[in-house]
Amino acid sequence: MEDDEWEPPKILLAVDLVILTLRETRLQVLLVKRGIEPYLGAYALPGGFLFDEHEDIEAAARRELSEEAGLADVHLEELGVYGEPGRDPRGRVVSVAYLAIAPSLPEPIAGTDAADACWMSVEDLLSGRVGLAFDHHRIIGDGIERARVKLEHTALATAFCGETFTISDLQQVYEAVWGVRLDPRNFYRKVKGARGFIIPVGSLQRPENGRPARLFKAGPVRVLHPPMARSTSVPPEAQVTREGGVRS
Amino acid sequence: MEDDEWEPPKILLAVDLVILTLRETRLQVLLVKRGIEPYLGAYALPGGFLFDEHEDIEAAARRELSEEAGLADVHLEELGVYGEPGRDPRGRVVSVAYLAIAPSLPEPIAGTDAADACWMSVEDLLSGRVGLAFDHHRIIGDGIERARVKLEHTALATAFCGETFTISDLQQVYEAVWGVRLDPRNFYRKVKGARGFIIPVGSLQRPENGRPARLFKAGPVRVLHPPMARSTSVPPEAQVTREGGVRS
DNA sequence: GGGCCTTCCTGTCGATCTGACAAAAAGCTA
DNA sequence: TAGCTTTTTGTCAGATCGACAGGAAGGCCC
Repeated sequence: MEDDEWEPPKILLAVDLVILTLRETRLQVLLVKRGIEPYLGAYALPGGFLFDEHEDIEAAARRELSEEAGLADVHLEELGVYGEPGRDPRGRVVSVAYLAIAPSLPEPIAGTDAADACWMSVEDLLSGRVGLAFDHHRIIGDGIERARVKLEHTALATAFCGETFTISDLQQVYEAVWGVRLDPRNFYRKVKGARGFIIPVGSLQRPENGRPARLFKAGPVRVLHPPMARSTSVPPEAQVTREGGVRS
Repeated sequence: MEDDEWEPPKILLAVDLVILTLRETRLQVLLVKRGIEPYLGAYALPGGFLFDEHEDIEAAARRELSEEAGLADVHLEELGVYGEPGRDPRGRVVSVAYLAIAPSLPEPIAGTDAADACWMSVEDLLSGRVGLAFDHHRIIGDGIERARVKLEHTALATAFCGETFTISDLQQVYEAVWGVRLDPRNFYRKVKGARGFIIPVGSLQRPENGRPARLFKAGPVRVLHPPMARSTSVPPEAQVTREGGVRS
């Protein structure tokens, strides 16, 4: 700590967003096709640099959330910092990654200024090599892992649903994020046993197929007790592979 | 995203360290007395700016860990980003906070270039108002909360212990971090039941008082199953207040 | 050595929680 | 009304948890 002439470096700060949602029972992440170098034409996470020296970091994340995905009032939490030297060929860029959870809404992607935004299945992304820009593949992996863990201990799953939802809707969230199939009877009992997790609203849901389901809304509790333990064993069908089918 | 003349801002990047350890059954955090403005003379977390534009952020954290606390090879994980405009009166500074866990070693603080480093009890810090520089009070709170949660689900507790330890040592970690008293019999059963958490080494420990205790070392498992549930109820003595005494 | 202290370790019991089922309830379609 | 679907309520055995009893293994003092 000499007082001489040393000056600490100033560095470019960016935000990147891992926006997860459920579409047709599949977990999907929002990607945008890059319109500038580097990685021109490659898919990347939505994000960008701080606007000016006075913009708050989370405010920048919400701004990008609105600009690039047309989303507001969704769950948003910090995921981590990605700042290895060399991760951006333009020079030193430190990126703060955020995890956002969006409910499956009627209109898929509205108000995106870059029309090159699209939802991509997390399954395809993690297994089949889809080349992404920068270290965004790793960021997405970390984001999904975060979501998986938080589904166990917190009420995060309700962020995937709309204002009201059925217990089956909630089960689809758990199945998609964890990539497993769950027993509906036990899931039902467990969810209702977690105090403060969900609150019944009076009404029922349009039964497209079977018995009408009761509707619930998110409860006040953030930490689940007892937790939704991710069990080691799964029903005969085992892991979910693709398609909701599983017609044995 | 105009291509005009706009240039993203460059910002000062710092690291701050929440270094936790156990000293005489109490959870303590390392603080240093500031030698420069702002907050001259106030206690603050160890930390500092990146050395140059090419230093990795975690490397900077390890450098500070070594320089200011004389520690190496301790558990270190990212805690979060603290970057609100205005948190540093000098201008915009974004700080990446890290959580470090140090075992209770023989020599308390060695090799600190700032001799103004000292351990402070977390209890005193969180309850009695001890003014800290910047937003470091909040960072410490977040660090302790992180430690509390991770003690439940991961093998983080072993990071507070040395190479080998007894189950009682481990229990002291849980009691100090959670601020509760635990039943030794149930704790023993639970720890031994968590598969891969601890591995017995053959020997016993010098019994200063009672029956010699078996020694263990940390196991390979990072995620505990079953977890060490933080129960709602506690033995009659209730919360730990101060002092190991509890002589009724 | 014999009490008596301490702490460590093993075990027991009832309450709670979990996973694997059965079966009833409540809609739709034919 | 029969048959199909999905939701909801149970049942039952096994795992786990908190509260506690009691034996094991040292040291200390007489």
